[in-house]
Amino acid sequence: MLSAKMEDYLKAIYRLERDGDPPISPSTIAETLDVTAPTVTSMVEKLADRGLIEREKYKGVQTTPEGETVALEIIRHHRLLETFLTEQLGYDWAEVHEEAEVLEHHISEEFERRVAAVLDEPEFDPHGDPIPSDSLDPIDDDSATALSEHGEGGRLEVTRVRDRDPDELTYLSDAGITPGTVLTVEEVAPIGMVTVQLESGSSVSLPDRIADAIQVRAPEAEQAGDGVTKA
Amino acid sequence: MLSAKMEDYLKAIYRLERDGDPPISPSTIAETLDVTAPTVTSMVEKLADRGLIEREKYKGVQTTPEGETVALEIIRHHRLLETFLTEQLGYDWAEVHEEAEVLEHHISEEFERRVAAVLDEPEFDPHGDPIPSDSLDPIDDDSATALSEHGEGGRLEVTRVRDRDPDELTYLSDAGITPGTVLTVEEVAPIGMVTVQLESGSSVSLPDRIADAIQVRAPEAEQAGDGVTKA
DNA sequence: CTTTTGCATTAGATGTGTCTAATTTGGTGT
DNA sequence: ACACCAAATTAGACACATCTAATGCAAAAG
Repeated sequence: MLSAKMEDYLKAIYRLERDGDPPISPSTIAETLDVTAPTVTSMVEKLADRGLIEREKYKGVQTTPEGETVALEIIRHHRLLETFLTEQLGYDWAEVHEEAEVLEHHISEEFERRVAAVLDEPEFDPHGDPIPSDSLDPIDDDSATALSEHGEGGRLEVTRVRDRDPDELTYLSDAGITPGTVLTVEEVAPIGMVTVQLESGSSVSLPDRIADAIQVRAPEAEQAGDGVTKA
Repeated sequence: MLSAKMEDYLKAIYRLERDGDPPISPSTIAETLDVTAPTVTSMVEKLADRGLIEREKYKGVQTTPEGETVALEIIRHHRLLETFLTEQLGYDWAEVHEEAEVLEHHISEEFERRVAAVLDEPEFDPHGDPIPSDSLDPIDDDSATALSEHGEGGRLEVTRVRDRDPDELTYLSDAGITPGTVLTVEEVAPIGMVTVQLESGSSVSLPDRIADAIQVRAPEAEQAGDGVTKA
């Protein structure tokens, strides 16, 4: 069995690989997990011993296929839990991250299966993040575009909000922006701010940092119901 | 914050106090938690330092009111989780103990509140164990009688099954015995066995060890619905 | 081609929870 | 009252995850 700590390292490395590119440096991992560099050195040694990462001294690390599977398993736990907490226990999307961050390490495979079944095998969590399938096939995060990349006038649907700050998430949902929201870019101000108009008619201004975190696509033909549908 | 381990010690001590009587000896704790005596010595030192137990060297330990509150909190988590797993996730009563044993240490107060709300503030778990209230008042387990204490002919209602072995629990529920079951003692054999007849007419024989674990009372006037109602 | 500098690693310590082996204690039996 | 025994404690070690301080490497700057 992997310790919760080792799972955290693996998950962090996997995510860093998805964003930047491998190999991932110890200092990046240290910053992400808020630990010191020597701590990272000793942990990556252990992960490498277990065959979960490839390590080249003084270079950095990279997940092996086996490590990727473990990372996907944890991410699946996390996102299923987030979905479960919102759908079944009435949590707000701003609150679920922290709770899932802890529980993801402690639920059994049986729990995972049953939650997935109760939720009808969901494909996306409340933030629009794709939930790895039961078979743990790598997810292709590919063709996502950020709201900040779009010019004025485009009609767009929010697919994903890559922000975990509870206050910011609450602000966004209060303003009417969640995955599924359809909006139009009203103004791109030169001071690092974007203003969008929602279908309700209301306008919302967002700093670039937030607009970078909001992923969008051209809206699909109107679809039935649930709002987090994608593809 | 208490570590999960310290919570386990506290819970074990609290339960041992409820069964036998205080003070609880280190050797009993060691056996319960499957650790060695020196490990217990060092842990009870820490618990005593934190004011959660009273300790007298070479005698044993006893929970303080504060320790009792913590123990009740963990037991509340455990039993709420067991109830939740059966009612909302379709677990069998035989499977819930292990899962709850882990998760009880990792859910937030928010999670506890929401689960309790979704379940409509349940008072008993699937085994018939009372769930400590939100205010964590000590529970009075008092006047429970075991099936094994009853002679032939009595009509009884099962209120609680104090057994955690999955195979045994599955056997019992398959045989039709769960909290709420009404039965009659058909025969008390001198070889350490009791045979009961269920309302369905079927007979079930049980060794004394199991009959000791089944708590019963005189059946209430017929009550609406749920079967785990008590007093 | 050397020096510098930033990052990574090694060395050594700490706290937690555990163990085995050695010692101490308190009660029991004679 | 004494010796013995069972149980508890102390002593010392280990694995894990972390830290600070010291050292070593490798790539960039001169």
